[in-house]
Order: sequence, then C-alpha cells, then structure tokens
Amino acid sequence: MRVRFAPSPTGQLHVGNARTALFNWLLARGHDGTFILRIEDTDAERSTKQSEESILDDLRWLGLEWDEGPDVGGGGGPYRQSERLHLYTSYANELLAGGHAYYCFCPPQKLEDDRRKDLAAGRPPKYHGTCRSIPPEDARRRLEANERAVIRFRVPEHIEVTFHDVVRGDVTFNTDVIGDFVLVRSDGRPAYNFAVVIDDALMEITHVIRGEDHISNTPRQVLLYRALGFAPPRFAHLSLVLGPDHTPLSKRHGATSVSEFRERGYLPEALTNYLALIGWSPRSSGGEVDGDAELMPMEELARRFALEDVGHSAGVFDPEKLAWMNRHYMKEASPARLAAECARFFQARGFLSRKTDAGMSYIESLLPMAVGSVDRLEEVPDRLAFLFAYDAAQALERPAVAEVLHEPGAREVIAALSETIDGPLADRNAFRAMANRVKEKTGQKGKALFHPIRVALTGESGGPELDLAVPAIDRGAQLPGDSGLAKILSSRDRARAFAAAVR
RNA sequence: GCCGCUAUCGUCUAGGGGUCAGGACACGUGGUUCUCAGCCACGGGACCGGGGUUCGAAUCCCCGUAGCGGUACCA
Repeated sequence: MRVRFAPSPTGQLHVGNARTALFNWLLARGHDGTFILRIEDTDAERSTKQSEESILDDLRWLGLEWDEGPDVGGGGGPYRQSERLHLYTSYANELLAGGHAYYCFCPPQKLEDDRRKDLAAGRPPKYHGTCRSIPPEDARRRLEANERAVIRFRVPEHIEVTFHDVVRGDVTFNTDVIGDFVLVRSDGRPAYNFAVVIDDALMEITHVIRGEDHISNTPRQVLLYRALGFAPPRFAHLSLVLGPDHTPLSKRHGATSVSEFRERGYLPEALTNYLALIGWSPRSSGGEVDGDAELMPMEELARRFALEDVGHSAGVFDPEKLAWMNRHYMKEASPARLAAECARFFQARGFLSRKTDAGMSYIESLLPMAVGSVDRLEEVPDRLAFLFAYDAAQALERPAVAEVLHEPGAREVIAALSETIDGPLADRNAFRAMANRVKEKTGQKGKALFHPIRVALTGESGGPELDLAVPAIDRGAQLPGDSGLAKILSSRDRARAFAAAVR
C-alpha cells in the first residue's frame, strides 16, 4: 500500500489538510504501507519555499513522518512537481501523438466570452471545442510561428464515467458536463489534473485519499488514466471540516492553521486525536462503547483506523472538545516536556529571561499546579502569575479578595500570619505547621482560616492548591539571582506587606 | 443554471425494518477538597420535510428542501 499527501505550498498547513494528511498516515502506518509527501508547486505565482518549509515543520510536529518526500528522497522522486516538468512534457507528447490531446490556440478573452454566453443561456459552461479539429500539421506551423497554445485533453463525448469511492460507493458522471480541460498551460507547466495523474501513477500510489473538493475532478483523472494506459488507484474522498456556521473553516473562525495551535500551546497528540475523530469513529467492539474510547494515542488510532469506517458528512470543528483533549494530554505529559514547551510563554510574559537549569526546574515544579485547570500551555503563566507578581494594595481592590476580608476573623488571621511566618515554607509540611500555629493563635479553622491565608500570600481568592503554591513561592524566592526568573517576593514579605495594607 | 456529494441531541458520532435511539464534548443540578479547576452522581437534549414499500420506517425507495463541492491556463 502506498499513499500520499500532496499539499501545495501556498500558505500555512490548515487543520483540514492536516486531517487529510493524518488519515493517509494512519492508513499507511496501520497497514505497513508507505506514506509519501509530494509538493504540488506548479502554481509558481502562489507557491513559496517558505510555505513548503512551514508545512513540513508542521507535519513533523504532528508526528506525521513520511517515508518518501522532497527532503528524504525515495525511489519515486523527485517529489516536487516543479522538478518533474520533463515527465509531464513527455506524457503530454504521448497523448498528443495518440490523438488524446490537441493544441488549443484560443485566446483567454474568447474563452471567457464563451463561458459567459453559456451561463447566460443556461448551458453548462465548458470549452466549445474550437481547436479540437485543427490538423496536427497546422498546429505545428502555428507553434513554430510562436503562437501561444495550451494542450487540451480530448474528452470522449456522451459517455458515463463511474469510479468506486471507498467511502461513498460508486460515483458516476456523464462526460457531457466535462469540457476538454487543459493539460499543459501555455507556459509549459502542467495543470493540476494532469500532474496528479502522472505523479500518482508513476509513484505507484495505491490509495488516493483526499478532500471531497476533488470528487468532481476524479472523472477527469479516470479518463486520463485510461488514455495513458495506467491502472487507476483506489479513491477515497474525505468530507470537509467546517466552522460553527457550517461554512468551510477559515480565519474568520479563529485559529485554523496547525502552527497557530502549536503557538498557543496545544499538544500535537491532542490535535491529531481530535482531528481523527472528525469523520471517523472506531468500530464499536460490540455493545457499549467505553467513555474513554475517544482518547487514543497515535499507534492505537493507526491500528484501528479503517477507511470503511469514515463518515460521509462534513464535520464542524469544535474548539471546546479539542480543549478537553488537550487538558487530558497535558495531564499525561511529563513535567519536563511541559516545562520545555512552556518556557517560551513564561519568557513572553517576562517571568523568565533565560532558560537556566534553576529556572527551568522551578517551572517544572510549578506545572502540576496549573496544568489541571488550563486549556492550553499558553495560559499557564497567567495561571501562575501570582507567584511572580505580588501587589498587596492591588489585591485589596479586587472584589473577591475584599469579600474574603469581610469574613469574621479574617483580619485576625492575617495579623497572626504575618507574625508567625519566620522563615521559608519550603514544603507542604512546613506550610501545614505554619497554618496550625495560626489556627492556635486565632481559633479559626477551615475556610475561615485558609481563605485569608490565600489572599494574603497569593493576592488571589482562588487558584492552585494553597499548600503547593506557598512553598513554590518560597522556593522561587530562594533561587539564585541569576536563575533567569523574575524576582519573587517570599511568603513572609508578602504576609507582612498584606497585613500592613489591610491595616 | 448544470453536475456531484451530504443530512441522528448545540457539536463529534454509534446504531440501523420492531432499541427506553447509545456514547463523548458542551450545558444544568447536587456532592466533594481551604479555592478556580478537577473528580463523582444525576438531568435536559436528536433521527430535515413529504410521499411510498411494509403488520411495522429514524432505518429501504422516490420527490422536495438545505448545506457543501465542482463547473479555471488554482490546487
């Protein structure tokens, strides 16, 4: 089995295309097949090298490694269409010689006029066949006289073209609605329908899995396979991914490119797991489906994936569900990995200037507090901002904090707290011991005790576990000044500053 | 316009001639921890419309409707 993903490098990798790549990858990996990456850059105006690189980067980040491609080579190369021009030319000549194609000298203006007339008359707009019967000798003469021409495919008239789609079944088109389409443009570059067929055939692709938007191109391609004498591959057309308003997913709907999700702190396994479930669901293993059946690592997705289980209808991209999956995978990821991923967000927030060992291991120790209550890694620094920035006066102004202060005994607890803390609360036990001493002094317990302690030490009325957060404050406060970390006020200094502000 | 594809809770979906139409996300209520979150329990919520076939249709067929795609010297 040989499958391919063939993006055109004209922009960022979109989640819809990423899903197409994923389904190809899943099928290849699950069947010991070969996954090929081909760059369709025949549109020279819009294709950029930079875009190609970013697509490759995004695919790697997603974990969709390819076996053959522009950077790794392989027996079917080259893998950029711009480097395969000689192949297209040679097959175009073959088609010309066999009478399956002909030169067309129609100026663009005439083509446009024809189309307008068809539309106005309610006819399907298609090429009028003006140049269909120009004798080859005449064509050659005009070519030699430097007349511009395209090469068109001679579409057989009045026949039905049926192909089998693995996800949809048999699909039939009548060639009456298909005009003689362009194979080679006047500048010598191949058009899409021609290049794909040559490439898929030469690269011996067995399964063409692509977006539904290609379904009406397929009969043209089938015709080409026939004319060229190639055996057509199996086709599978995937439904599209839509936005909440049921229009194709676009920038209007927020983040749509893989790199945006990467930048915002989504984990690749969350994105791939989520994308796999749009339009595909694991075959229910008889009876009830386990609630966790949707959470699957890549290997399991690959093992269970089957084209036969792919749905027919378009799916709406749901950021909420993606967020849920991301939370799940963040909890599963190792703190070291998360710290490495998060460092840039701490840097952006000004909490970390350099990635020193001390700074990084401090951040690592913080993550378990934040990761359970955040959708994306990007939000982690905000969640932990109270550690790095402490302003007693500002905290007092916050309604939620003020509310806590109105609780009976709150001021007492705060006063006792500022007197009780005499050193760093290096761990949970030290924190508990301190809390007990405040409890003895004030007689307060439960919420009445912990709420005031929380607002005094963190400036927040809610947040990560208190007896985890407070030791973290003191650990940060004790780190050497060159740790790269923003300065952290110790819990003792916080308690005193807050007590003073309250008074 | 013409051609094609599609249609189950708000969303992703399972199922498929007789089911209490199942699950997940989201949502609501209650419980739980010093807190947001989390977690646990419970709850509301769907077969596009109309015909036909059938003892029986969400399921099969037809016709509508709607959405999407194509109708390029874009891919």
